[in-house]
Amino acid sequence: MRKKLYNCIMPKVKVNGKIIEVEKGSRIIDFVHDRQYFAAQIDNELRDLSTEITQDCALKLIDITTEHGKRIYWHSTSHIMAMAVKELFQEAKLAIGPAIDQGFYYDFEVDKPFSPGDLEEIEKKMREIIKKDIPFEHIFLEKKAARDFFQNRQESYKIELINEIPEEKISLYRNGDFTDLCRGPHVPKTGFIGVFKLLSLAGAYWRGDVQQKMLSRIYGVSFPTEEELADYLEKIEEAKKRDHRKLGTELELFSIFEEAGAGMVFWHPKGAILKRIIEEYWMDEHIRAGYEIVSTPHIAQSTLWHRSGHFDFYRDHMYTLSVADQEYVLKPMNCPGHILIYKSKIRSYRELPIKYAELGTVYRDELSGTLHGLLRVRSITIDDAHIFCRPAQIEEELCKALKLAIKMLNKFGFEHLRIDLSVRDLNQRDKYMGSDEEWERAEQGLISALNRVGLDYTRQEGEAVFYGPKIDIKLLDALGREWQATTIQFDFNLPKRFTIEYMDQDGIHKEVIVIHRAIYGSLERFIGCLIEHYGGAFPLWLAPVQVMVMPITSKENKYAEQILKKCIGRGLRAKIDEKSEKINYRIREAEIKKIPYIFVVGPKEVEKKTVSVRQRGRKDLGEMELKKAFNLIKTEQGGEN
RNA sequence: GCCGGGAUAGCUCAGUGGUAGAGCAGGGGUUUUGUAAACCUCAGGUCGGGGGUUCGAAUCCCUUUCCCGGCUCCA
Repeated sequence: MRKKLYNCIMPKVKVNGKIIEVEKGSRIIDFVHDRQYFAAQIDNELRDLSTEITQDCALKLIDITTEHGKRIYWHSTSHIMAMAVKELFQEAKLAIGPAIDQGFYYDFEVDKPFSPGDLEEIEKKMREIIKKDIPFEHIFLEKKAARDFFQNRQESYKIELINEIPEEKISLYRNGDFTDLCRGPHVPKTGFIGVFKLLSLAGAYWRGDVQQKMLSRIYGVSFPTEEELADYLEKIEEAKKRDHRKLGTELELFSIFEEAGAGMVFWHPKGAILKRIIEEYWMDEHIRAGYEIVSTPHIAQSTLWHRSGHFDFYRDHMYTLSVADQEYVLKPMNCPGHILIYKSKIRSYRELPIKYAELGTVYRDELSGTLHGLLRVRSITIDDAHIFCRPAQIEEELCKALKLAIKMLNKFGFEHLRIDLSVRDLNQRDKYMGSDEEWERAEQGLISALNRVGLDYTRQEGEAVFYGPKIDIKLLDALGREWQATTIQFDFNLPKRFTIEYMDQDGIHKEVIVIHRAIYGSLERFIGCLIEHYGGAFPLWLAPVQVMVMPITSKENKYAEQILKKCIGRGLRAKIDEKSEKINYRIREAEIKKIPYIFVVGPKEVEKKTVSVRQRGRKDLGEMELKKAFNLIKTEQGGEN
């Protein structure tokens, strides 16, 4: 009786803020007909639209505009792609197919990797599947049944995944004959996917493990409308215009020559001056912050690298050479050099902290497939420093280092920083050097420094290197890919290997704390990110050429040369363009080269002893006295000149 | 290193078995120009390197270097 009464109650459902009454047991899709919504969130849980409503609840309908929405949409598209692949290539084995930040991928094991031609076939098949509007059915199987199911289909990767699922009920999704292991949720039917594009092919190891089989990965992206897809593709095209490799050539900043070898950067004058400015700023900040500048050789005897342990754990990346029958190593890191300087005499606790800094160029034999313009090279200028301190100084030093890093990154306009705290995997303690006490103290130090500086960070379990925990700060390139710049790392390895000590107040030799830290990370990578960050339009203080002086006709050349001289005397990086091209042509050229200021001088200016100033992005600012132009430049943000 | 795709003039690209092309950039000339492209003209490439197939190769095959997108690695 009571049950019956209960059955009559119409659950009240708050849908995106509006309350409606629905029949008990009805599915969300029964009362939500707007096709832009394809999933729902009930009490913070993402659900399919086939979810039955049995009681009062609040639900938020999900569309493509939210992060969750994108993920669901793309994940569903990846299922459709996998379905298409299975129809075209029966022997393909399914691995995994998640949504990612900008789309989705699916990994398959196939005898012959896919070719670009295959993608067209797959796209065609996908369009058919979408047109058929096949429902996504959520089904559950007992673990054993699920295993048998995939065993019958010879989907060994799925079985491997099932074996790692703790729950007994295994969640799967079915579209017609295609069934995939999946937590969901999904769009209700394949027809909910509007337009999509398969973007690229790649090899990918199963579980990212080099020892495992290489799978074929297909990347793609999807959107409700053609416009959104076109927008997305256009955004990528726009981003490619900021590619530092493209701008590096256009702005004559650097080259990498096939003849010289991969990963070796040759800085042209404009790039070299940019690098120099960045180095000078670094030098200035470091000397102010109590660092002492050191300089160490590029090669050292291999015995040093045996002692440091690099021969044991970094051999694959090292270039060795023989010099007068001795084996030498082209330095892959600066640390041993700095340690030798530290160890050159007995150190008192009074001297600590000692902070040695060096813009040291190191050489690493990086895997050829990983090289990427300036962002991954083999000759790497690291803005390296080693902080030697007492345990009691750890937190203070970390704080200072972090503050310095943030200050310097902000100076270059990097505001939104992705910060990671990498700690050890507690289940694999034997993988790491150092005692529990050392690890805990270091980790605490890193955390409290992060808190004191007020930084948000992500804790990365098991991402620490074997010799200590670390903080990393990542920069983004034009396409949103992350590149590690700043790193602050503890080292529990080198102090022991080199017995680096200090004489403490109590007259006892104690092991010193060693913290490695780099702010730019590598000058090459940093400049690569910087070029993309500014799209080549560097702020005044970084611009390789700050002012271009342009006489309108050759009659003004003499006056223009005087102006140029005054600019240079003023410390500005200025050039003159006396080509007999029209002024429009030369202005266009200077704009393309992204020069911040153009001083145009014609008969008027000669007569009135003025210049006409054109500022990048703001066009003609009109005629003014040179003094006023200099003041204008001086007041421009970051323009110390 | 692995998987896929590439490499043609300084740059961007066209050219799929029959005498290597365009635009921009560069040199010379004309033009003396007022805030994003004046005009004429010239030069420039053993088609990334090496080997092979062919009467004949930029084009087909092999190999190697380098580049691009990923995987992996990492600053």
